[in-house]
Amino acid sequence: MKPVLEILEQRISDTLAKVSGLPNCPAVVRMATDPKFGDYQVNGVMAAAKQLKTNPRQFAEKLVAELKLDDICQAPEIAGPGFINLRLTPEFLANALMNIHRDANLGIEKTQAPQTVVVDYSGPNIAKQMHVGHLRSTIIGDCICRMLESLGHNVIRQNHIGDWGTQFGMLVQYLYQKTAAATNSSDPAAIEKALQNIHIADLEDFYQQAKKLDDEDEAFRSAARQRVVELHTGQNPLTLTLWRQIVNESRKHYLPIYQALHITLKAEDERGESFYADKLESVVKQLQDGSMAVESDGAVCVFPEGFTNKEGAPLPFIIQKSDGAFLYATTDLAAMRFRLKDLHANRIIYVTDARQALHFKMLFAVATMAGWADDSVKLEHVTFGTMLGTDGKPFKTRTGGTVKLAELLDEAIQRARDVVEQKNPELPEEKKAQIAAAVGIGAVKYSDYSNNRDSDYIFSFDKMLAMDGNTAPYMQYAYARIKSIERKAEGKDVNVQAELSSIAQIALTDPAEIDLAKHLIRYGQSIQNAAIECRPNYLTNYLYELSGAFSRFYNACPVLQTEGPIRAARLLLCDLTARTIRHGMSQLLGIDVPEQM
RNA sequence: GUCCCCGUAGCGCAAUGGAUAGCGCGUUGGCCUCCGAAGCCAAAGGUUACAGGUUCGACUCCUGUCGGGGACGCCA
Repeated sequence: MKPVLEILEQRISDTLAKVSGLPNCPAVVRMATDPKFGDYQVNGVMAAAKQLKTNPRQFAEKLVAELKLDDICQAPEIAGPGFINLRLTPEFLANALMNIHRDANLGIEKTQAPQTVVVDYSGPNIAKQMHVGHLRSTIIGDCICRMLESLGHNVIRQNHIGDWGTQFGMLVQYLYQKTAAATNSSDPAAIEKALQNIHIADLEDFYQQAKKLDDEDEAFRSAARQRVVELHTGQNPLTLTLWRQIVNESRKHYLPIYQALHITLKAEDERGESFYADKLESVVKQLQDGSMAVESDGAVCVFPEGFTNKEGAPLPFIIQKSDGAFLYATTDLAAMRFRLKDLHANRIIYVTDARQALHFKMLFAVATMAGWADDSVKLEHVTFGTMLGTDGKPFKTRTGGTVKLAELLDEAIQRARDVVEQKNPELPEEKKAQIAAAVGIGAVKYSDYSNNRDSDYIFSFDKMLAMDGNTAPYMQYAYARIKSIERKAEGKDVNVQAELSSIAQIALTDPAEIDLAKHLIRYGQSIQNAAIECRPNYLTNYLYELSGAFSRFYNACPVLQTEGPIRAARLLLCDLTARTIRHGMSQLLGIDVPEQM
């Protein structure tokens, strides 16, 4: 179903072009800013009148005389300096509602031009536990994927995990020493067996200790360096086994967290740094052959136009260090080339924090210089603000003391559990546990989604888990109340499904019914808006407004105390609201909506 | 020094160039013999940091200033 806004924009723009004779003059139809201005407003008249040097109100009258909208709207009204206010007819609204009612897809319009969109998000570091700093990329990226898919795009998820680099030489060597010492043997089979007992928490500890040894112990450092070489050449199977074990162990840590958060990333979406390790040389060579990369202070650099450093000199994008090693810039270029040439991406979305903005700007510039990306592909860096502590300072990354994601989620669930216990002590234990998980994790995700992603994010349990206002529990509560009505209906011998499927036409009379209906028919539009800008908070705003409209309806319009067509219409509104909330929360945000809470 | 983000009610935050800038918390006052009060209704609270500019119209776009954060040659 095409969004009403789009239909109006199209039709009015056509008429506007005809009446004005102006080639490029959009109608600019928007949601009305105030209910008293109707449902939609046309803002383009003033601009057109300006170009024609005519009085906007008079021009609006001319336009209105030519408009044919009576199948959608009541007679248009001209207001203010030259706005045209549009009000949907009850018939149109009722029909639109019936169409959505019959549509399993809730009226979400699939795109006419599906794209292949690569979304790069989450990217945890191997051998480290996920901490709060990973949360935003992971959940924002996931929502973007889900929204784009719901609109019919082909989304390719890429989890660019940090599974490669010199620190793995260190880690492998340390792990080797540790297991060799534990087994009192350097026999590969024995070491491999000892590895079974190594867990992510140990690995993290190992990392600290390995780093210390690397700083202090000459012999260790050279052994670690040898491991790096072996990783690259693959000549020592034991080194690769140790490395693989580290990655596997890490995966065992983060996949359950994805599962708890309802993140759609799968193991097969992993395309980490190691995947590109053997492609880095050719990236550098290609850029050198094209005379784009040049030697500078011993390093290989690209100097894209328009970037300068503190001294005003050209800013290098370093792709190979003076010691011959490659950097993350090189890996990102290799990934970019792979995504464009092998995955055939039309659009690539990188979901990382805003501090990397310059890096991505330069990356995009270099990819364009190299001729990999042209105007037909869209490269986007979807940024988000920094995770801050309540003291307003960023979380530390390399040391301990950061909040582990797993622990955060546990606490969120526990806090939600306390509320459930207080509100609904009579529920069975199993239900309480389900609800606590849905509410606790939902609250954490939702509080992030509902913020403008550009803002810095102050981490606070109390704020994340507050359950008033624009929060996940508000939507979950609205949903649970609808489900409760449905259960009550069965107790009163009302067959909800039969009644719903027998409805051929509905009439809406109460203002709260009409308002709710108007929200319901805007769902697809709201997803589009959120997806274009990659802004989940647009979607949460919509869901919050929808739930608000439902709560007012719920207060004003009893369902089961009525009967006949009025009850049927209200049941339909309830059912559609429930389906929309469930779809938005569960399908697009990955937040569970329990039947009871 | 250059560049990026932020600055909106006491606090936390919204607002696709449109009309009288919204919501939550907090404060004050209403609403459960009525489908779930994790709810609804109402009141109070604003020079959208500041100064210019573009525009018929600016929280939104442009320039500058101030304040906060961040990035800027071999980390990721």
